[in-house]
Parts: sequence; C-alpha cells; structure tokens
Amino acid sequence: MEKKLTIRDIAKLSGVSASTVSRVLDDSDRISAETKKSVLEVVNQYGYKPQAAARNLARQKTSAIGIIIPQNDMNIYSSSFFQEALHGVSNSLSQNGYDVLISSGNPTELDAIKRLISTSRIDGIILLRSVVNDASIQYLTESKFPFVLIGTCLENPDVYSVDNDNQRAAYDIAYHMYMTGKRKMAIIGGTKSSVFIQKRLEGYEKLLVEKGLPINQDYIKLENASEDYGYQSMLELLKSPSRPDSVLVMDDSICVGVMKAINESGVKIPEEIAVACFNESSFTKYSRPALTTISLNFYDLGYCAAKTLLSVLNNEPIQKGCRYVDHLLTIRESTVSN
Amino acid sequence: MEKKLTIRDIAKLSGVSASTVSRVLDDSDRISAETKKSVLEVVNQYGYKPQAAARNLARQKTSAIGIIIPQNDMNIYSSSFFQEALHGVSNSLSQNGYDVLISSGNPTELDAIKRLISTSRIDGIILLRSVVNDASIQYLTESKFPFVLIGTCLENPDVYSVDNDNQRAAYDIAYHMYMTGKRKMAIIGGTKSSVFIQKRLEGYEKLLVEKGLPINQDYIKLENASEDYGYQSMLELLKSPSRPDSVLVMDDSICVGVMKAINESGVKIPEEIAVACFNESSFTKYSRPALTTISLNFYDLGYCAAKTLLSVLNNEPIQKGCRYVDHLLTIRESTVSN
DNA sequence: CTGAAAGCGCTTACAG
DNA sequence: CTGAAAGCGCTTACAG
Repeated sequence: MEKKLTIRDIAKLSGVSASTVSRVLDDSDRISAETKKSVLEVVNQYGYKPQAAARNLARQKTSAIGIIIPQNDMNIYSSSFFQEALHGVSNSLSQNGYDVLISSGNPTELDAIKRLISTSRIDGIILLRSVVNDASIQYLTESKFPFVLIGTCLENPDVYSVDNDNQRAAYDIAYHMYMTGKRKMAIIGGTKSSVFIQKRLEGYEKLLVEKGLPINQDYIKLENASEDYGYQSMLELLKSPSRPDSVLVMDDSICVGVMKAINESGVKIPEEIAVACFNESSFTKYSRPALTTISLNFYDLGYCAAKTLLSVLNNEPIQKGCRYVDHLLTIRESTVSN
Repeated sequence: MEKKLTIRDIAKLSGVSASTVSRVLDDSDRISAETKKSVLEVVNQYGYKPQAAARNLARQKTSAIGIIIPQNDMNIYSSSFFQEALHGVSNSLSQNGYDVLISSGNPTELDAIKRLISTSRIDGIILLRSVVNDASIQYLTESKFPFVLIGTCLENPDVYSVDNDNQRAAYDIAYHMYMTGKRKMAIIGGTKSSVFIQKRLEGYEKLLVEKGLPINQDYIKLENASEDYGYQSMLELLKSPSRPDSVLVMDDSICVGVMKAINESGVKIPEEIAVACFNESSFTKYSRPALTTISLNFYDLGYCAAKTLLSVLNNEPIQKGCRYVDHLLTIRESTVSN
C-alpha cells in the first residue's frame, strides 16, 4: 500500500488551496469552470478520494446507517428476506455515498441499536422487523433518532415505514378462492404477535364478512411458523368433520408441511381443497401441483426503505406513516384446475 | 437528542485533562487506580462514549471491515449461508470494537472492494466466496490489503482462509456409502468452477481410487446447481443401463429435484439407491425417507474468519493458508435401512 | 471565485 | 502518573 495522498497533496499538485479542492469535490457552484477542470484532472490522475473518517468528523455526520441482523430462530421470514432486503438497502444507499453498518442484536436488538448510536457510528437506522409494542421503535421514537421500519407499526401510525399491503394481499387471495367457488377457507402458519400476520388475518376476515361467510375459529391456525406446525395443523383440518375446501398458508416453508399432509391423505388439489401460500420459492414452482402464491419483493422493500430514510435524513418534506410496495398474485394449478 | 458530550467535557467534570480521560478509556496501565476510578465514575454517570469518527481519524485506522453481499443468482450457497456467516462475523468482530460494513458488489465485487478501500472505510475484508482465478483475491493480494477468504484459494495456498474440509466431507460420505455396500456412486449438482465442488469431487474420487472402483464420468453430473438440474440428472441416471446404487448431492435444494425424480420412478431408497446430500434443512429432516446429510456450520465459518482477520490486523504471528471448520455427518434412513 | 484559519473530537509522542 | 501541544485529514464560515 502506497502512502495515501491527502487533500493538501492534491492542492499542492494543482496549485490551489485545500479549500478549493474540497469545494471542487463537493461540486460547489462557487468554483470557476477552469479551476474545477484542472483540479479534477489531478484528482483523477492520482485517484484521490477523501478519507471517510476525516470527512465525517468535519461534517459532523457519519454517512452511515445501521441494520441489525434478525435472529433467524424466530423463523418469521422467508429465508431470502434478509439478504434481498439488505441488497436493496445497500444499492439505494451506496448511490448516495452512505455506508451500511451491520450489527448482530447482542444481547438484544435494542442494545445493539444503543451501542451504534452512542458511539456516533450511524445517522439513521432501518429496522427489518418489529413486534407488537416493539422496544426498539419506542426507544427510537422517544429519542427522535431517524429510522424507517420495514413493516407496519400498529401503535404509532406516524412511524415512517415501508411494507407490503398484507391485508390487501390476503384479501386478494381469499377473493380469488371465493371466485373459484370456495366457501370454507382456512388460514395456517405464523403467530399473531407478528404484525404482518395480524394484517393478513384482517384481510382474510374482511373478505369473509363482505361475502357473508362465517368466521370459523377452527379454521384459523396461527400459533407457530414451522413446517411441522403446518403439517400438524393441516392433518387436524383434514380430519375435522367440517373439512375446509381451501387453505391459505403464511409462508412457503410452512406450506411444505401442509402439502405433505394433504398428499398423504389423498385429498385432491384443487378440487377438494385449494392451496395458496405467501412467498415464492423453488418449492412453490416445482411442487405438484404448482402452487398459487403471493410473492413479495424483498429487494424493493429494502430499496424503498433506504430511499425513505435518506429523505428523512435530508429533512425533505415527506409524508408520515407507511408506504406500500406491490405484491404479486401468481395463480397456478393448486387453486385452479385446468 | 441532547448535545453530545465530548472528551473535554468529561475531563472538566472529573478535574483531569483530556489525555487522561483518553488513557483511562483505553485502559492504559500508566494511570493511577484512583484517577481511573474517579474518571470512570463520571464517564458512566454521563454515559460518555468516544465518537468513532474522531477516534478513527486520530488512530489512523477505521476499525471496520468490509463484506460484499454475494449475488444470489449464482445459487451457489445454501440460502442461509449469508445470514449465518454474517452473524458469526459480526459477533466476533463487535466483541473487539470493530464494525462490519456491507456493500453490494456493484457493478462487480472488485469495484465495490476498491471503493471501500480507496475511501479508507475499512481496515480489512472478508470474502464470502471465490471462483477459480478470482479477480478480487488477485487484487487484494497484490495490493497487500488484509483479507480472509471463506473458502479455499487454489492458486495461492498462502492466502488466509477458513473453510470446511470439503474433500474430507465428500470422502466421508462416500466412505459411508461404500461401507453400506454401495459400489456405483453418482455425484450431482453444482459446477466445477466452484472451488468447493472441485474439492468434493476430489474426495469422492479419492475414495473410489482407494477402493479400486472405476471413475465413471457418466456418474458425475456437475454442470448446474438448480433443483431442476437435480431432477433432470437423476432422471437420466435412473434410465441409464448401469443405474447407480447411490448418489451424493451437493446441496439440499438440488436434492429436492433428485428426490422427486426417484420418487416418481418408484425406485426404493436406500435399498436400490441411497441418497445423501450437503446442507441440512427442513427438507432433509422431514423428507420421507429422512436424508443423510453433511451439515456445514456457516456461523462458525464467519466467526472463525473474523477471528483470523483480527489476528492479521493485529500483526499476530499466524499460520498462512487455510483453517478448517468441522462438518457433521448425520446418518438417516436414506442411506441405511432399518 | 478563492484562501487562511479555525475547528470537528479524538490520540499520542514528548516532557516533566 | 499526568498534561500541553500537535496532529489525524477533512470542511466551512469568514474575509476579500
């Protein structure tokens, strides 16, 4: 590694002051075209780049935002969520000269957040998840630290957030089931402590109410998000005297268990029972029959959250509350016979 | 957000100089116990933490390391690899006051690396993957920038790296197949351009050679890592006049396709064909029959890579080359009938 | 449009 | 064991 050039070296080499070099790099308009040109030549020739730490110290900002790695044992998200959302965040932010700082939630997410903030490492935070009465959200809101949530905050509708319209998505899929003649819909997987599960439940119930169908608590299996829970719940439903004629599953991995139960029982899809689930994966595409899915674009979620956070950090006037990112309903054999 | 306290504020409050506060925080031994105690009291009372940017600038290091998000379209890794490895890296590093900076490989991994280095944002890098003749590795080696590879570098055995012993793992599983009486083993999934696939192929061939078995090129299906490729390849093998009696699959997701092909054909597992694969997942555990697997601990890989990088950054004398992290062979019904 | 100077908040030889 | 001073490499009022 050769010795790093400083802004003073560049100033000397181009025959101007450091202030001028700084202004050129900042693309200030108060610089003559000629000076700008000649300085940039030197800058490019030597490949000079300002040191981030010095710049950040002088500007009194970090130009970095923080993200806490979600604990996977909660099994709440599709496996690719984190990587894709992070990708979206990173792409959006790096275009604007921001860094993304990762931390594991150690011992809790809130501790990690406090650490990042107290050592002045970040200007803002993107939360990848939330629970009901989320401690991190409360802390960030009270301390007025800039953040954007991927998800929806029930307690405070003013929180900047980006989410899929989970209520709408569940409604859409239930509506589709209804249109294919199904009247006894079950819903399986995930726990009500997750906000997005609550929202989906609302969408599901909304359709039932609109169509004058009863809400049958036995059809609502929302205690756990494991594949095995999907298997066991479906088994129960299949044995029940009033077997449902359709089922909406909260995640593709849970649906693996659901499909196994149905296949073992010999019940026909979609004639006797229609199946649809959230989150596209190789399983949903290659399953026999192929599965009708709602796919969520995690990359977009991350990208949009980062854009929103940038607006907040730049004090741009933006609307409070939640922004929605589109979902996609893909209809396949598991709900429509051909 | 209240006004941040600086080291001078703390100095004033505790009646010492800023230098002394700095030394106390650094736990220098050249400080009297009393001074240390009284300063720490003030520090804790006010919750003072040094600002990272100022400290980094003064120390002339960034206390951050970089990681580039792998492009998932290569489908090279198990889906949880990135998140788990990152978790390991982050835990190991944050214990030592380091930050983890994430960047997407935009437009290429090498570009992202150069950007991070040229703006002096990081002290070192952890590479999450490599290909044969990896451009990033070449660049980092030539510029003598500290880095650790998760994986194995074929071209330069001196590169610091952390990996599973893929050769040994494949050998182990082939040995297990051999001991259960299998003599015609196939190997499916992944591409030879991946170093770890090459290593596994070596282990597989090593066992065959040791046991005096022929190496049949028709049994080696290493062109692609998709589930569908697994399905198609297995279909071919099943139709072949000399059908293999065992198959080793490079990933659990590829194995979904392999299992589908076998199940459709009605061939019996493990009596007629034994199946084993890399990477544990809900699929391998709940599949019927349950699958024998080699599981790799991605968290450990990340944790160990970070530890190694820290040693490099601290100029500790460490051995060049690759460190291995244990793998685990879990034997289930797909290779041993009960 | 440009420069000299002060400052961002730390650390660390140097001197005592 | 402790402090005053210089310095890390930038930015940005201020003055011209």
